[in-house]
Amino acid sequence: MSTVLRQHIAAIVSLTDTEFEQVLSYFTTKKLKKHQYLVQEGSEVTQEYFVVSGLLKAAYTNEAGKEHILQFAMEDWWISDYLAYLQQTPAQLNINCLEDTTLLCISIENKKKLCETSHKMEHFFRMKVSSGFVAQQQRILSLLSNDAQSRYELLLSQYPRLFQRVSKTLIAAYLGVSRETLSRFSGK
Amino acid sequence: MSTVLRQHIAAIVSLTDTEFEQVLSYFTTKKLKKHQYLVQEGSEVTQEYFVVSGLLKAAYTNEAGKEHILQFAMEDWWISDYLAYLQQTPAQLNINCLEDTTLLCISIENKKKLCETSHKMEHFFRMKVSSGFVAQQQRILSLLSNDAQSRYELLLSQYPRLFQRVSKTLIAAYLGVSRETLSRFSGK
DNA sequence: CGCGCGATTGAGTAATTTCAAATCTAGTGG
DNA sequence: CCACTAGATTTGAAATTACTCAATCGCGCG
Repeated sequence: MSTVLRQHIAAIVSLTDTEFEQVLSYFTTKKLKKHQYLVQEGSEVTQEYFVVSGLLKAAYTNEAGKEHILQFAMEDWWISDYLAYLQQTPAQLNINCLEDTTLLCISIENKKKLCETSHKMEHFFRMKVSSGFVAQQQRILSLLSNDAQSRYELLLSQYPRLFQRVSKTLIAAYLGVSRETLSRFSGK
Repeated sequence: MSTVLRQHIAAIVSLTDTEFEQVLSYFTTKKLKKHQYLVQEGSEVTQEYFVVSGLLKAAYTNEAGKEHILQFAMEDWWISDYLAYLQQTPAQLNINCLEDTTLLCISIENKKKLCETSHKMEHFFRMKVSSGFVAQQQRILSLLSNDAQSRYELLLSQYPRLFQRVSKTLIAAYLGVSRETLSRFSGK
């Protein structure tokens, strides 16, 4: 089960078996059923999560009551309410499971300790967040310069696996269009 | 001049004078005049830049010839085409100066060496990119859930200094609306 | 004084949303 | 196996919003 994490880390830094055991000791395991919440708006966020299996969404509901999806997370991805996690403010997001999910959880304090203890792991996390940063820049550019249909096609080509697992309503909430509009061009 | 960088780093990790001298040795200085390009679309991106003084914009021009602004950078900010920088692909952005600008430049190799040599600096860069990551998440949420007017007001409240230095046309290109639309609500 | 750039305003057009209704689908129990 | 229900998707039509294109305005600078 932890081999998913092992592989994931190995793609960036190489760890010996004992080093990895050490790393793993900073994590706890959590299992959630479909529809269960991992983070609820307003609550405290003390952990960051690595998805071993399953699927989740992180969403923001605005004043008008509309839900917008900030990210999905499937096997191999990290998820949390990073604003709340890093700045220790109440969660602004709801994170819940779209499927039964198994997670590895690391608390802020443990991540801090792990990074202090292990330069390698600090490097790993820096690389991870850097690629996340770049991915988000691409999403911003896509939101600014492409229409909804191109964004749809781009997402479809980048994450075809995702489309087999999430409803079009949620895809629409991720892309920033109404589900009706998405429906009108997703057919063709 | 380098005190700007010193202060900037000190906000996250504390360095001795000699340590900072060491860090500084990985950087070079560059001065550009208003309108000059720092990065041009299609070129290779070998450096990341810290703004000592001045103002720049990083923009993407889509197939339709429309320019969209990914970021501005003023004193104390970092800028580059991070996709091109990290993945070593041709630049997709144009970065140019809106004012005369002084930069501290660090190459990929030097950043790599610096991070290997100094755990503190690796930590610094991780923290920096983490806060950038969160800021971008907020921008994505704003693009998804707020209309252009709220985005305008949010930006105005967050970066009032910026508005004294950039044209409304550029603000519009950052917010993702036409300058005419922005003009219609920025008056009131 | 006149040029040029940025900002504003107007009018028509295109795209998206909203609200409502109809359709389709998967899972449940008889 | 079939009927039934809940949720998701699609479709239609009206209303809203933002865009484009064009013209005008305002101001600083040579």
